[in-house]
Amino acid sequence: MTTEARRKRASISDVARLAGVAVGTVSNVLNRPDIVAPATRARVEAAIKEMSFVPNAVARQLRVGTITTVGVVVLDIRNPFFTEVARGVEDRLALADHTLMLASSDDDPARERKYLQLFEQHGVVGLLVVPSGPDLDQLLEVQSRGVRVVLLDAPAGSSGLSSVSVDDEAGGALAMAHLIERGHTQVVMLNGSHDIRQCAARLVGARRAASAAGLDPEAAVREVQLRALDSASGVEATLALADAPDGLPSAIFCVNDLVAVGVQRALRLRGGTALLESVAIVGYDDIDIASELAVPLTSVRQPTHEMGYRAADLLLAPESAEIEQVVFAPELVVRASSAR
Amino acid sequence: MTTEARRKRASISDVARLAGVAVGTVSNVLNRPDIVAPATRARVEAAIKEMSFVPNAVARQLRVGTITTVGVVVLDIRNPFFTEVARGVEDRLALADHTLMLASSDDDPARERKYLQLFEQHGVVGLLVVPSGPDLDQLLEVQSRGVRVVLLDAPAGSSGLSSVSVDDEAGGALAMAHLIERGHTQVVMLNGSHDIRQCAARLVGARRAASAAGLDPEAAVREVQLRALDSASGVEATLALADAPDGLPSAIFCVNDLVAVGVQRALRLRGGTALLESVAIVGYDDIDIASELAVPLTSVRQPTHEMGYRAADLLLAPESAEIEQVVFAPELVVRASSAR
DNA sequence: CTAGGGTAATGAAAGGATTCAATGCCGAGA
DNA sequence: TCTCGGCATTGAATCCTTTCATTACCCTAG
Repeated sequence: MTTEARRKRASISDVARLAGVAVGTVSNVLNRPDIVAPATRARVEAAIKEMSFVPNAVARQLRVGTITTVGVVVLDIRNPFFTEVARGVEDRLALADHTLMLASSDDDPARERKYLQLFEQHGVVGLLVVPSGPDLDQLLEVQSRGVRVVLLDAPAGSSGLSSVSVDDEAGGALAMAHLIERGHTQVVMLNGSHDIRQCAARLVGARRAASAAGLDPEAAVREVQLRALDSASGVEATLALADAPDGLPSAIFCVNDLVAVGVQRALRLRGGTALLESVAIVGYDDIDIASELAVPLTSVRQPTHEMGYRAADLLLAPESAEIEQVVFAPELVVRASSAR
Repeated sequence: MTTEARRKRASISDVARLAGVAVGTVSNVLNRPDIVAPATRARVEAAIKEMSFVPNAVARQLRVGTITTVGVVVLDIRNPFFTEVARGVEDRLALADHTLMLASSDDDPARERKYLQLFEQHGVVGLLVVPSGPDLDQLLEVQSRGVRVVLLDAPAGSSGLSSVSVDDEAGGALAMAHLIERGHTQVVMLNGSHDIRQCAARLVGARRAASAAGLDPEAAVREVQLRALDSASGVEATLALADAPDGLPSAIFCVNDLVAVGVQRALRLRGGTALLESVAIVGYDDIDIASELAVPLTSVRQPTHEMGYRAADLLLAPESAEIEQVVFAPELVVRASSAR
């Protein structure tokens, strides 16, 4: 059985020859077994087993045109926020017997472009994309060629794409308003590149909250840009702050929880638990372990699973369905990290 | 440009017609631009742009046979251990200009089977699989049909597959020996199904360490089986232990860090920080945030990124390469959760 | 005994890109 | 003027499956 062969996959016509029937009949056994006579069917099935034949999905797809795979491009596969979203997508797709191909663009527009191209060339039925930059042209082009596209975690505005997102300005405002209420008037925000819309929007929201409280927005929220959005750059940035002439601020707003974890790590490294407890920290995403940290993290929660689920829903909607913008509201979860 | 069309992708012959050349010429422009006369090439390129033609990768693949996609099946995409491994895979594949399709089997052999089938039908060049059960038959079959297969996080033994794994018995032994040294002679292990090899092996290792220390292995390591390997079931199991007649043990060994996080959460729920600090906990995987928890977690570290990288390496090795078993050694990282 | 109806099986066409043997053409050399 | 070499282009064959109009066959009713 596993003797030689190997060189080449058996094809439907090999099976047909072995079973002594026409290729069409084999195809029928595969796809509409009920219309072929039991005896013939048995013979064909035996031949299939004998040759350990696996239908070539590529050829099938070429002929049939359609397929049930959805491409998902996220910014960073290691960020629990995205895997939670992906999970929501997967759960929804499973209901429709579709499958998911996941890729991670690493915030890199070139990689994003490459993956989009790859997915499109492979004829996916649709794409769910967390765009790495503000440029939606490629996505619009892809959509104009008949691939369904839904933006994830970014509002599409009037661009003509559907989207599922969270109001990031509101999230930034929630975080800042909370810190102001706790008495902090000078906050450092550890942020990512403004090419990442979420980062820009959260800053805008934070400054808006500062204005609303009668503070000078620029002075109240000082931005520090990170190289990346993970815990390592959180550590790095915090150490740099500590070493700077101004020293550490009384409060730090982090663009996501991983960064906040890094901040906590750096503070502990520098000044132990005392220092760690003296700086107020607010994160973003409310990842699973935010509540289990040494100092449980105040964070802005987004309905991750639901976002993914809903996005997949939009993608699977009938062709005729309208372009739709779904915007979820974020929610602040207060924990010890922002207590006095 | 984005006017109507939509109905159908342009094909190479549409382009050929528009440019007034033969299909073969268009194909040449696409794949070997240097051999076509500049004037012709320009004309064809204009036609391609005009029709916003995207080559159909499916047709190409059917003809050419080969492809540069690798399928990866992990147990749970939300587990940082697996995403870190996936990251290592991705990094290695990127060097070879290959791409990764990720799927999550959810510990469910049926789902695993489905994904394997899907990937194989799509003609992936290879598969990296974290098997959900002990049954490798399907994988062997797939391999016998010419798809390269590498087992991830599971030793293939003499089955004829390549594999990259960590010595889980050694890991279990490390954890238990450490707890014994700290004076714990009755440990509860929160474990997953023995169908998951890692779970079974870690228990075996723990009991081996108990024996080596002169303890009765069965009594020293009491096993409690979990429904799933996430923090929620850690919470659930811990609450059940607390409510049981025997009460909580002095030490808990968790089959992974997520479970350990759940244990900590449950302990805090039940008895606050005091209770939390009175129970020794050892986790497994040393995920990024293990060191940042309320009580930093002692954990068994595995070289995740390197495992993924190495596995991809094996997969990309020349056809002729030998079957190879790579076994990494785990390492114990001691933190506060297992202090007295 | 024939016509007609229904079931089973057939096999050619289609789908889009690549490949390669064959053709066309042009200019240079005889 | 004729021939030959080399470059550019052509278009049929191929990859494997699905689809569907057609054929083959058997049985029953007239």
